[in-house]
Amino acid sequence: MTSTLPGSASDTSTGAPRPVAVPERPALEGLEAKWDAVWDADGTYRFDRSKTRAEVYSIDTPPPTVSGSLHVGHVFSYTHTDTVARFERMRGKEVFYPMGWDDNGLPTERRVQNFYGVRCDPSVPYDAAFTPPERPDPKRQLSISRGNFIELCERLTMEDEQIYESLWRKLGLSVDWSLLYTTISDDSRAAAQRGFLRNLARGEAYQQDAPTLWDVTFQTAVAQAELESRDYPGHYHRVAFHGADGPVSVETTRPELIGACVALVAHPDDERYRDRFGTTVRSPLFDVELPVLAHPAAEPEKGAGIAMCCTFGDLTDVQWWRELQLPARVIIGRDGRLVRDVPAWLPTARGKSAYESLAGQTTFSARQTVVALLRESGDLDGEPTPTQRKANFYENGDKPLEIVASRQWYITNGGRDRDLRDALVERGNEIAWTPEFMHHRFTNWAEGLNGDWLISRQRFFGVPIPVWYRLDGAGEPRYDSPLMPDESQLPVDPAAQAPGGYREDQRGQPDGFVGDPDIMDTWATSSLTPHIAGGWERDQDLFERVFPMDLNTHAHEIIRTWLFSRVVRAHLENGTIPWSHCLISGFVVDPDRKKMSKSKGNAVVPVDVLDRYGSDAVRWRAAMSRPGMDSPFDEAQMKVGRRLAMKVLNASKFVLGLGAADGDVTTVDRPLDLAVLARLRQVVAEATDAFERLDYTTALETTERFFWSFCDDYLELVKERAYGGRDAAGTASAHATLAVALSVQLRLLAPFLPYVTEEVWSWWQPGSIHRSPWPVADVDLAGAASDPSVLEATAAVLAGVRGAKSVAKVSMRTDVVRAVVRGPAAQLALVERAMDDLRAAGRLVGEVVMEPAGGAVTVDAQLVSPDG
RNA sequence: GGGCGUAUAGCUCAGCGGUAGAGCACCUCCCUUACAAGGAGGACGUCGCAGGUUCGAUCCCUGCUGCGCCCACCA
Repeated sequence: MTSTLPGSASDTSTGAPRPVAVPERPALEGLEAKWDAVWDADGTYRFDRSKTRAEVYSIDTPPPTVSGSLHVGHVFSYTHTDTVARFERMRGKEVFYPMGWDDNGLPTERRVQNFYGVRCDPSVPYDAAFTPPERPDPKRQLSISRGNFIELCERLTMEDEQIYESLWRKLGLSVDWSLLYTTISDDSRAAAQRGFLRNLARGEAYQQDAPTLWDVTFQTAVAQAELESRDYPGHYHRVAFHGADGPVSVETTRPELIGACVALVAHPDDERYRDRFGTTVRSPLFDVELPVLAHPAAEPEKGAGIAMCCTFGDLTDVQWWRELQLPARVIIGRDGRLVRDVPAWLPTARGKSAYESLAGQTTFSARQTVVALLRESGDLDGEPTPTQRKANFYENGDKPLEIVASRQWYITNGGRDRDLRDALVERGNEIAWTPEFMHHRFTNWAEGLNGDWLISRQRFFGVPIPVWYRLDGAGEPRYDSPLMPDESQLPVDPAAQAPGGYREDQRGQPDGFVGDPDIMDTWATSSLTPHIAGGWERDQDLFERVFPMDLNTHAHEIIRTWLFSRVVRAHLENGTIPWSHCLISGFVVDPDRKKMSKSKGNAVVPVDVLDRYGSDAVRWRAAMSRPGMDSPFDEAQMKVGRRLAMKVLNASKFVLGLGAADGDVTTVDRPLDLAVLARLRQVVAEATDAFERLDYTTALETTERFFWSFCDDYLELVKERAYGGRDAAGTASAHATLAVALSVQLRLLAPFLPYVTEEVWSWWQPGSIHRSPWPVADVDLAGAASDPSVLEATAAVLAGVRGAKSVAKVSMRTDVVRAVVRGPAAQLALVERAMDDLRAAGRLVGEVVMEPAGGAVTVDAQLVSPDG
């Protein structure tokens, strides 16, 4: 009987020789385009939705923000996911691997503004004939209607998404492109709105008129998860407030807020101010009487130990405002400028006049104006002293955030509810984290939340909050009982559609209705990617086959946003974790270990790298960076990957050229061949085990190490025998070994080098290597009982022979007329078993003497005959 | 200030309670019937510092230091 390779699809009934077509000069160039087209046409990665949940391996992969370009860090992290996807597919799972584009939200709006030089103004009417300016002027943005703005967003994102898809295809991600979703699509809008309405129905979504962090450039609220604290230069100003017992000095970095001051606050135990508590002081310039109050959040060591409490300088001000029941004195508008109208609380003409000189100024200008006024009035004590302080910024913004009271929507996330927070932390404990220490980031974040999740944004391109409000007889909105659409109507646009029971002409009329003007933050949509991609409530049959998912992969910077928010949504909606495993990638950093970014000008354009080294090479480099570990970008490393890919082509060509395309594994009988198969068996076991732990790097390293020794040692040792001629049984043993070893190694490398392995596979095997079985069964057949050390022992002697020739500076083809091999007897015994192969490879034409000795194996080689 | 990671060859990184490893770079050699974008060989280290545990520590424990990241503070 003929035993063929279980991994191959050859016809076992006939045992007919496999047709082999090896190119004369195999090359890496062009493999990406060639195989991407074939995979697409053949549906190689298409998801078979008839499979049950147990048969499916489902993956939630980040929908990249469509705001310009992908960087090398993306390439690495998505490659990590793809290696696991390919492994699971080969080991028999039906892999659900969709891709999405996150194309709504502020980054997209910002890109559209800059790209076309426009700005959305909802008061401008729609212009059907509008065309964007030929030459955008970023300094003078053209005001256009909401409708025109959204059209531009859609147009630009479509172009960007084409570029994204072509990059991912070139990289060789094995996604099923028929499952592509976008976060602005109708399905995503419907899912986001449905999720929100269900949160609302369960009391998990609510609105509140309260101070919130506010970006004055984009004029929208932002969430805690989107904050970034940055160094921000400022000055301490020592400013005098006047009381009956004399002046009190405070240190402030924000003197422009003196007019918004509602109290001075010091620690209750602070002796310096004990006598002042309960008294009042008068603010400089503005003459407002302010209470001096005690609160434990005041820190005696900071500044003068007594702080201005303003509306609102920071979050401590908000706390004091709440807990001490202070009035609100708003002077900072939503545009970041001081409000135009003179505040009613200023009691004196002097104060009113001082304010008039500030009205309408930015906080930055107002600060300078106030300092000048304080100098004049003598209330500035000394000169401002420079300080470097930290300020909160919106991560995509460039001005410090203000705190503005406004009506906003929130979703509970444990920030105000101990039980929910504990439940979410517990969800984190249910997830398997790779690497494990990334679990800390999740727990840390959940336990450090100081409020619920603010999801409403005062922006334009996004998913509308799907509610309306009744207007009372005076035309004022009734916020306490929003009108909601039926789920079957979703998605809805409250700005364009009337709620049930109302006509469009009642919009804005007394006793009519008004739509909620806000949109949801993009994370409120992308927190539902397992639901959106999985067909939640749209295709429930599919959803049940893929959810909860198996794997979530991305880099560590979005643990607090994307990862955490998905856990929140799945917990609230489904009572489960969204996936069982999280694989967290590190960053690609520049050679100085700094994070790459476009603004620093140190970012590398991925498509250039793919073009220069080939996708397999770049994927190899990506796979060499372990989960969670930052990795410096180094082009020299790409060359190493490229060399491996080339080696796969050349070694395969050689093996197949020897006529070793097929073989009967049961005929393998030579000790060296058996050793190779026995060692390979261990390699398969280690690589499989590593992949099961999501340790793709070890899977690759183990395979690669073997592959190089296979090429450098085994191929050299077996070459002569494989050529055939004398010993038919020995040749058959070699051919069968080469065939199975090549087949197995190609499959072990396929998750990393999908292009070269597919190319070689196509020379001699039917079908795609990426749908062939992971090679566990193959190596179980052969070599199981043999000693794998024959390979290394023989290779060590061969290395000794080569060393002797290298030192003698002669060609490796030089004959060895006499060799003395010294080493441990057990080692020598192993070498004896492969002596014929060793003689051929080392050109040991004469006597070979084995001398048992201690220590490592050494070889003395006599290179020319004494008489020659 | 809290947390996490990391420190091994010039570089990138494995490793591990028992004689320090790989790749790159470097040096020397070889046009060998798969591969010159190749092959063979060589050189390269107080395993961050200080204590402790142990027969023995690069590895385990404690402390410190450097680097990086996350979070908090931001009067």
